[in-house]
Amino acid sequence: MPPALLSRNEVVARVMAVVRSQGYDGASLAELSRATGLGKSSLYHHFPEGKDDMVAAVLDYLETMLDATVFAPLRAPGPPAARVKRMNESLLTFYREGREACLLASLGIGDSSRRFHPRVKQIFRLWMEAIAHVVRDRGLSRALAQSRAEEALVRIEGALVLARSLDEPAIFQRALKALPDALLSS
Amino acid sequence: MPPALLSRNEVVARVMAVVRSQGYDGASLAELSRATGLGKSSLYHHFPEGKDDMVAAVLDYLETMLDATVFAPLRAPGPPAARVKRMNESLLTFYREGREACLLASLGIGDSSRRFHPRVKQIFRLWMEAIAHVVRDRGLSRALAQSRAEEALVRIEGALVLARSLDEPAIFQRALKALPDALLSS
DNA sequence: GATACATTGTACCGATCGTTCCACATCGAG
DNA sequence: CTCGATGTGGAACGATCGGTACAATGTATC
Repeated sequence: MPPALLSRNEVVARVMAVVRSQGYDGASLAELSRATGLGKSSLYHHFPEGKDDMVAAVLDYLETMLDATVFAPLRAPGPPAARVKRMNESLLTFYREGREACLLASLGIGDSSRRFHPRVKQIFRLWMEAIAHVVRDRGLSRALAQSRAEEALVRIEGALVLARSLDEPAIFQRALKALPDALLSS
Repeated sequence: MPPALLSRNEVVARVMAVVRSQGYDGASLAELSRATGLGKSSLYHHFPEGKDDMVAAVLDYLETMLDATVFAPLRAPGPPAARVKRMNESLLTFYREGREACLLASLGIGDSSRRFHPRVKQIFRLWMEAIAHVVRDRGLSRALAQSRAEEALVRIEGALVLARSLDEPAIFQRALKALPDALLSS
C-alpha cells in the first residue's frame, strides 16, 4: 500500500459527514466517492459489502469517537460539573455549534433504519449510561440519574433538530448551557 | 370526477405517512403510488410538478392540521393548563404515542431540505408562537414565554428522536406529561 | 347519442442508483 | 527479477429513479 492520501479513519469520517447531512438514501456512492476522493471500486475494496459496510464502519467510528470525547470524560474522576462541561465542549465542536445534524437521528429515517437500529440504540444507551453516571456521582438516586440523563439526551437531540430547522444554532448552545444545572441541581 | 376512492386530503395524508417515515429521498414514486393506490400518471395529474409538488401539499396539509388540532387550542380562551393538555392529546395521537417520526425533522435531511426549509421553518415558528401565547396568558413575561416555548419544542422533537431510537415510546409520553408544569409553573 | 373533460393504464425516456468485473499499477518478499 | 498481495481506474451491469407521452377510459352535460 502506498502512503494513502487518506487513512481509513479519515475516509470513514468523510463518509460520516455525507451520511449525517444527506441521510442513508441521500448518500449516493457518487457523492461518497467525491467526498472521499476514492473511486467507486476503491470504496468497494475497503468496504466489500458496499454502502451498508461503510455505514457500519461509520457507526463504529462514531462510537469510538464519542467514547473518547464524551463518555470517557463523563466517567472520569473529578467534579461532576467539570465533567459535564467537558462533554459540552466536545458536543459543541462535533455538532459545529448546532449547525450540524446528528448522525444517529439521520439514520433513524428510511428503510435503512431498520438495519442499523440496533447499533444506534446501543450508542444512545451508552451515552445515557455515561450521563447517568455523572449524575449519580453528584449524589443523586439511581432513578433520578436515569431520568435526568434521558432528559439531557432529549434536549440535545431536540435542540439540534430545532436549531437547524430555525437557522438558530443559538438554540443548541442554550440547551447545552442549561445542561449542567438541569443534570446536577439538587 | 367520479366519486374518487380517496379524497385529495386522504391522498396527501398517505403521502405524508410515507415521507415522514422514509424521508424525501426514500419516498419513491413507486412507493407513493402503492401507498395511495394511484398510478404514477394519476399522481402527476394531481401534482403536476411531481414529488416536490406532493411534498409541498403535504406541508400545507400539515400546517392546516396542526393549526386545527394544536395551534388553535393553544390560542383558544380557557385555563392555560387545559389548553396545553389539549395540545398534548393531539400530539399523542398524531405521533402515535411516540412511535411515529416528525415530518418536519425528516424533511430536514438531505438536499431536499434546502428546498422545503422555509416552509418547515415557518411551521415551527407558528408552533412556537402558539405555545408562547399560552405561556403569556399564564401571566409570564414575553421573554420567558419565548424561551419556554423553545424548550417545549426542543423536548417534543428530542423525545421523538430518542423514543424511536430506543424503542421506548414512553420517553415521548413522559416528555409530554412534563410539559404543562415546565411551561406554566411560576 | 355526441361532445367535452377529467382521470387512468401502458409504455417509455434518459439519468442515476448500487454493484460487479477486470485490466493495470504499485508495492514488499523471495 | 519474479511473484503474489494490495489497491486503483474505468467501463459496464441490471434495476430503479423521477418524469413524460399518449391512447383509452370513464363521467357529466348538452
